[in-house]
Amino acid sequence: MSQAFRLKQSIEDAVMAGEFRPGDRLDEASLAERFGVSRTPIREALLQLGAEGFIDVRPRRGAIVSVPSPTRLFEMFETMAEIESACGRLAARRLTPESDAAMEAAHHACEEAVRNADSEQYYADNRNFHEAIYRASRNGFLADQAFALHKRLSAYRRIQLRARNRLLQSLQEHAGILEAIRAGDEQLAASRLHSHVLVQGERFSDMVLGLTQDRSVPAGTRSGAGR
Amino acid sequence: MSQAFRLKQSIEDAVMAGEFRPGDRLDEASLAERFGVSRTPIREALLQLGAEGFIDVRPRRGAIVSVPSPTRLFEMFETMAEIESACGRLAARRLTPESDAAMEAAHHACEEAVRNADSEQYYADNRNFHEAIYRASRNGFLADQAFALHKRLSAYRRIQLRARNRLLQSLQEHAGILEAIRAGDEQLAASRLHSHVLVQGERFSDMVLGLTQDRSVPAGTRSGAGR
DNA sequence: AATCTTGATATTGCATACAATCGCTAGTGA
DNA sequence: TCACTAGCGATTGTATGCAATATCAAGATT
Repeated sequence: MSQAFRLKQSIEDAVMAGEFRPGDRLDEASLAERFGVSRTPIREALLQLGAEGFIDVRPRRGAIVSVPSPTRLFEMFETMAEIESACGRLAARRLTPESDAAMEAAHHACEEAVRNADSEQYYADNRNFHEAIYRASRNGFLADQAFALHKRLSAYRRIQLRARNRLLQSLQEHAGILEAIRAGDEQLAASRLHSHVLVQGERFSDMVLGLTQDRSVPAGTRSGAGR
Repeated sequence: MSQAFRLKQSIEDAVMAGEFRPGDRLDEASLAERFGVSRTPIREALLQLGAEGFIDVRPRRGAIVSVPSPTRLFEMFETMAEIESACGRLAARRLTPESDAAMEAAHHACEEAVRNADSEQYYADNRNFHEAIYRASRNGFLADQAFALHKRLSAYRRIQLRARNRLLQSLQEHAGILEAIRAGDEQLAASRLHSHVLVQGERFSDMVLGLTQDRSVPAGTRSGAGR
């Protein structure tokens, strides 16, 4: 596989691991040195990450880890809520034994993590649970979109899950979602997923708003993201 | 602005104009010659387009205009339907006089195009109408996602709109959608938009299926798209 | 006859070199 | 003291060259 692709993964991982924090500059020379390659594949990786919205590449001004405004972040969570509820609706409509088993297994893993109060493990299992729902939609393209957005938001979601109490509540919501999907109740599955996701976004946004004191809420931000 | 960005636009335009057809090879050397630049910015443009899902860049095997399978195409239309109905739902909830006026204006333009039986004009006005709805959602991120997907599907939509009868029907559906949004009826707006979009997808898929005789419908295609 | 192998050719991937632009600092003037 | 300008250093953008690999065709082998 090409270096550019490997680098793309590595840089993405580094960003998601919090090694580069939002606003940090990703300068080509130091990345090149760090990974022992020339600037060329680094540039290629950065441009791809930029096209996917993970980072901001500003012409002639270098790339930075994108810093979504609180408003933008809320918009992203709201969009995630819409996409996830679409997945849930389709999953309820098209449930197969395989999908069912996959969601069931992921849910059990989440239960286990909660029993152990292992929030880091829950973070991983939670992801699997949601991905199982995406796949259960039996729409590969929609699932891909959901994966991508989930990944973009995971940094923010992780912080949210640290709140102890939230773990149990999240698990209970999962149970409700699973129940609705199994019952074939599209509406209920959609609405439960919607609030499950949106609540996280709202809580997180509240947190951010509280921290930054930024209540300006500019309407049409358009930080070179999803294009 | 950097050449790579300009080239990205140019290549995208060329693809959308049908100059390069699905499956065509986009080889770096000839593109470089055509645009009078070196291969470097061409590569950068191609990689970005690849990350956005417009083309397929296969390591060591060059880039081709992506050829979504009929199944994939249907999945894309279904996803578009879900996203658009989300926009409609939010638009109904958050309607402002400005958004209303914008949709109204776009709708009138569509009417005019239908009166003149100008399908090429309708194609453009239709796009504006839909984009007005995206914006009316007052969720900039969701709107961006909708723009991007709309753009990716426009080639296929255009063919669809050639069908004469479809123009008038489309316009009538628009009227119904607008009415529902204005009434603040989220459910109705969402469901009308959903079928408006999905019907196009179904018709198109039928057409493609009829043409290609490909009824295999592979389930998990995952053509390096939305990641 | 069909398949596999082998080699030549073309194309991609990466490194390096150079050009262009941006940001920063120091110096000048008000 | 502050604002503004000019020049320098640093960083990005593009071109070119070389290495690596895929593709294709022709020949060998079964």
